[in-house]
Amino acid sequence: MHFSSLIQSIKERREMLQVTQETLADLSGVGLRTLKQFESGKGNPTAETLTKLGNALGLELTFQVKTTTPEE
Amino acid sequence: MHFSSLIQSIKERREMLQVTQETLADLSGVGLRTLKQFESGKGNPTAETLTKLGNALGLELTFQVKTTTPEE
DNA sequence: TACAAAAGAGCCATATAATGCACTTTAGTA
DNA sequence: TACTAAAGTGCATTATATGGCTCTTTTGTA
Repeated sequence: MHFSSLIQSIKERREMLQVTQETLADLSGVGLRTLKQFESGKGNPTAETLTKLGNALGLELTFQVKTTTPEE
Repeated sequence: MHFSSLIQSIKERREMLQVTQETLADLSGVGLRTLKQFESGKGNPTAETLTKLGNALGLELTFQVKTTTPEE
């Protein structure tokens, strides 16, 4: 199973803020190895890891209702 | 670390659809033990587990930008 | 209250996530 | 092209998530 959309969110946000993986690892408290693995699509991170990364970047991990036909 | 908001999303959605933990476990392919642990706030599920549960319930795991002052 | 279904918890084995360290690869730049 | 910072990978260890089985607790209802 891949999590491209989650990965992209983190990656885009991190790059937008011009933060290196190393800095994000420090800021978030997640191991650098773990972050590298996640961003390169290798991992299956835990909710805690995702939450920590999100917190450091101002992102919140949520469940959104899937809508086939966009509301509005 | 607790994930009350994620837990609530799953729990509410499951109950709204009147699906038992056992059925959801079957539908999602997640072990019953794992689901029970998650819903009772004990676990630290992996992205895969969360995604499987979400899929079965029509929920998508996403990162949302945290806004202190709602954009609108 | 008695019963049954659903939910929660203990125990345990297996799989794998997290992490550090060292090394390789890639990308940007003088 | 040579150099450097950032990103990606292999390996090994430790911690823990998963999931089955069984038992207990909770909840809803006749």
